[in-house]
Amino acid sequence: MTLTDLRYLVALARERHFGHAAERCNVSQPTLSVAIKKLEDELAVTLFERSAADVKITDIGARIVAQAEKVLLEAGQIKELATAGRDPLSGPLKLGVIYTIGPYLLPHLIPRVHAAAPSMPLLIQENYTVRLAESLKRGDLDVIVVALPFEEPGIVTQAVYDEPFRVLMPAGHAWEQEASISAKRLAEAPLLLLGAGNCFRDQVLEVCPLCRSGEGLQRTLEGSSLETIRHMVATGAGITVLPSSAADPLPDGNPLLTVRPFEAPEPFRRIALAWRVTYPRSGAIDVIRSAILGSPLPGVRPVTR
Amino acid sequence: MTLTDLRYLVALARERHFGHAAERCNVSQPTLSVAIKKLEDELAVTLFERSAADVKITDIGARIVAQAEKVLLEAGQIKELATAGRDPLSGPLKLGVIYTIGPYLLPHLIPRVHAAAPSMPLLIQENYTVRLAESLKRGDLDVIVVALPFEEPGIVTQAVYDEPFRVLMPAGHAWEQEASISAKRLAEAPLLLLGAGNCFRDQVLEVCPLCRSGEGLQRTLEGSSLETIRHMVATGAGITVLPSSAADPLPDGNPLLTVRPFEAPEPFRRIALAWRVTYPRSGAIDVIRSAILGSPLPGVRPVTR
DNA sequence: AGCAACGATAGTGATTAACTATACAACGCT
DNA sequence: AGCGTTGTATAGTTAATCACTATCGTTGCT
Repeated sequence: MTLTDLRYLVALARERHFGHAAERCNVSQPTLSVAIKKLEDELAVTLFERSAADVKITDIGARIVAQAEKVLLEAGQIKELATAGRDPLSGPLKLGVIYTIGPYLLPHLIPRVHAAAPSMPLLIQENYTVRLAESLKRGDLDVIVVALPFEEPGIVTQAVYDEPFRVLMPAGHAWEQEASISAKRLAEAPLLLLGAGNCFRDQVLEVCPLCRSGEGLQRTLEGSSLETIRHMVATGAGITVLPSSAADPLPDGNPLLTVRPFEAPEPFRRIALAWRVTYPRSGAIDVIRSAILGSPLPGVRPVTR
Repeated sequence: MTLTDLRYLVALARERHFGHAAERCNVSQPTLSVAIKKLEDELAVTLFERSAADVKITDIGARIVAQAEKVLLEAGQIKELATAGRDPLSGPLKLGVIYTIGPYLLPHLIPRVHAAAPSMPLLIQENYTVRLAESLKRGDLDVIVVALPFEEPGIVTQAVYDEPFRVLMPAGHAWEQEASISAKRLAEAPLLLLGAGNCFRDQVLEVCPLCRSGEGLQRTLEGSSLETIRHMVATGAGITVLPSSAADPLPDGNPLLTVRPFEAPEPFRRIALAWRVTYPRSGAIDVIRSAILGSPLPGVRPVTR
């Protein structure tokens, strides 16, 4: 029993004439005859009473035809679903973002994605890189925004932008006089850092290896966020390092904080999109990338590669 | 897209492993791989993300799988319907009976059919032979009980029993003294007859050709029934001829009527079943035939042919 | 009786669906 | 880092199926 057979069946039930039904199905009359006979054999019931005068459907035949129509209707729905789902920009996209990007990127990203793909709602999760990676591989997320390096089997990454680091200090700090800060000198100051698990913490420590050993000068704030650290810096608890997207908007109207760039070579992080190699909605990813690059993130440099 | 493809699809969705799904479908892994790919091409959507680690279903894939399950469920119902309808003794049987048999046969027939085939309710129609024939050919009836001769294209008949005719007269009638009546003498008496269209009327006139011409002696009662005629005979309005099944039960406890057989050769009618050659429920016909022969119809002789 | 209409059957070719064997990709392990 | 393992895709072949044309058989009609 195939869907084609069922189509022949309902056509014959409607036409009550093998020739006409065959014509309507764009097949020859013998084709339809054989198909109906095969169906009858398979079901072991007589569906039609054939005679020269006309074709009569049996009681059981009528019931089976009604059911066949239901099957064909439901089968048609599959094509409808496929057509509706063909657009990569339709249906929700599960997006993951690391903590040190989310608050600065998402307010710009969300309206831009909505404008570009109105029928693609974003389901957003903020988390650590490792958690995002797990969710991505498991299929709980479709695309994630992380900092490089990020190497995972089965995952492809695409760099989107580079973002320089900035030094954030309380207004009136001694370094305020300098136009740029050398990375080495971070070890001299009480440096406020995010807790373990935040990739940005590791990247900062990489910038200033001395900070790792120069204990006492550095304070790790477990379970905290860049925003919390920013407030602590404002109260004079120490200095910190922020990505430009978080640091550069600050001084405007915030008299308690001062931002300074690093001396060249400026340390930076490279932000990338990552998704499963097998993920089929590449169009959706393009939209995300464009929306990120279209967001006003101060200091960032697009990676054109 | 075939039902087989859909079965492969839901199997893969359940197993999330091409090999296992193939095994469950009793096909090879490449068969399943190719079928899924073909489906994806046809629908122009990616249903699964394949990777070495595992097989993930896409959003659209999950929706389509759900729909495919619905289709398969409905398709399964077709087989259920066929199985249920395979029994020729299940489902209603549309039975037609001529007026001159119905009242005498049906009270016996109905309980016997119900006992032999409890799930085959009888939908009964009484009518003239010609009307029954039309309905039978049109499919409004499945089987009819008529008197022979009955020849119709596309209709087969099977004789069931012969039924002798009887003379019915009021008690005290002159012929009461005789053991049997000669058919010729019917023309002498006021003969009450059914209206045109009743085959039994024609058969009686055939028994006694003189009655046709010997006008005045005969009265046609349009729109009447044998039962009405019986009552008229009881009131002395004339005599009549009845089939034995209608006549023989009468004298018991009816002092107003007398029944006499005809002289040999006894005139009789042959009662038969008729159905479309194409009618598939021969088992149902057998049940009807057996039930008729099992009914206590006085005077009838089964036709064993 | 012959004809016309219609469905069934026979025979043939093309498509498809299944198989086995094997290639290819990705991951994990020593 | 190479190698084995696991898992899916591909190649090539065979068998089954589907649909065609041609024709037959039946039935009802003129």
